[in-house]
Amino acid sequence: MSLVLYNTLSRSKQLFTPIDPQRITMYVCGPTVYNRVHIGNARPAVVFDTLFRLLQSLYPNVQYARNITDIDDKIMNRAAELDEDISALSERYAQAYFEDMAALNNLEPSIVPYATQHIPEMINMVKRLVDKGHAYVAEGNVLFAVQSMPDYGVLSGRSLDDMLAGARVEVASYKQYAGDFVLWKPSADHEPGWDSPWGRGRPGWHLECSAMIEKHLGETIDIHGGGQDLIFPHHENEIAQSCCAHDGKPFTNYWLHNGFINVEGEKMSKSLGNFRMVNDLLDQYPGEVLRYVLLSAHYRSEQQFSKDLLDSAWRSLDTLYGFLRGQSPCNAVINRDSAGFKALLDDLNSPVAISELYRLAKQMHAASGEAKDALQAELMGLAGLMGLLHQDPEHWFTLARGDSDISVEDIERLIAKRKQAKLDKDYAGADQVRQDLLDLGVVLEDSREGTSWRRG
RNA sequence: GGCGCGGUAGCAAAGUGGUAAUGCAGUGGACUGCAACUCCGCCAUCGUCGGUUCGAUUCCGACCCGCGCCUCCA
Repeated sequence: MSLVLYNTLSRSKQLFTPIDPQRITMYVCGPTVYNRVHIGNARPAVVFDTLFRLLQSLYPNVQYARNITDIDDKIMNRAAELDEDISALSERYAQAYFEDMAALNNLEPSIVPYATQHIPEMINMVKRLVDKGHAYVAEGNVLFAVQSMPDYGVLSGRSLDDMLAGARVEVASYKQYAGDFVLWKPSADHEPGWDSPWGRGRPGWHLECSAMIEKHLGETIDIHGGGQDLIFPHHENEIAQSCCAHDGKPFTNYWLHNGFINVEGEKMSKSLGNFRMVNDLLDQYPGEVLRYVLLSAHYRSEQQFSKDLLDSAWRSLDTLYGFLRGQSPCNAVINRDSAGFKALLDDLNSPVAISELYRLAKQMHAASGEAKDALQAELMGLAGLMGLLHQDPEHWFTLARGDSDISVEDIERLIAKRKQAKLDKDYAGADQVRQDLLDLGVVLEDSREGTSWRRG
């Protein structure tokens, strides 16, 4: 029973060895709350939620922090656009984010720190960096001097010169070195700001994570996750800030990064206008369908996303819930020797774990008595680690699909009518009722016990 | 220019030095009054060209194609 994780730092899979098995620490970069989130934002949340569940099955205490960035130029711009108060806007979207994440059956992280509630900690960290000679003040800005850190670039595998060679952003004149980044920047009177030793201002983009990790999780943490695009500069800069503030002490032992999502074969981007917002998708699909899709590919792979995929994922879940239909609820049991559990231990191989769900479900279906109950418990244990199959099966099949809006009462009334037609040997009439229901998105299934139905 | 990733059946997606999981779709059969569900079966030689090897989809090299990052970005 050993967890193996792919560490971006070493570019290889490594056996996970916690700093303290009694307290696992994991941090994942959360959203900047200036808008609703899209499916790409949901991927790390689902992936690392699954890792959180897995870690909780292995260790007694897992501290998982996922932040809310509620101060940022994007938020300020958006607030100006909408003529809305900045804090009201960020709180509104933070709540929307929590709703979306809950709909995807993500557990609440142990800690949800807000950037604006950690300004003193951030200022304190900047002070230390200035005192230690890793940062300097220029025109009201405090900048991190990347040349003061020999290891800068270790995560992304770039040298300073390489980075500057391809830089496509104009270098601010006050920077001592083009690669230096902002820790603290001045705020104009109309902009939000906090008093600091360098005047009224606000934190730079990278600072908050370092400060909040230090406060809530410690100077060195086990796992840090996020999207691949955050490797540089965000995570590189977090390393620089934290290591230099802590006199070179390691910051994160295992860096995990999830891949991107393509929509209908193209990158999801603002310019293509093909963002898939989570709440829009939730209008048409159960959150579990989105979650199933997100876990059907390995987290480090680029993933294809399309309407067809959502539809087929829904049918895939129908198959699993179909096996569970008629089974009494049971207590989930995690079988630590099972292929599914081992797959998850192997760098979170959720596609293989999902395939094991089918194997277990079919085995359960074929079994009886205690063996059947045991298989059901194992199935639910594995599904639970991935946050799947948590709904009542009967309820699952009543979930509205597409534009079908026939009521449960009407469905049952028609089923009764068909039953009578069958008793009268009026098969044409019975078939007509069944076809009418099918046209309304309701599928009938006859069995010895009678007729059951599902929307599909 | 620098760094990195990927190309597996209609779609999606694992995986392995010894002829390729799983799901959806399709298809043949059983079951059924007919269906649906379920069950049994079928459905790929892994981008191209070389090399290493008894043997490569899996290792190495070249090439083609697609993609990401290089201080907004999951």
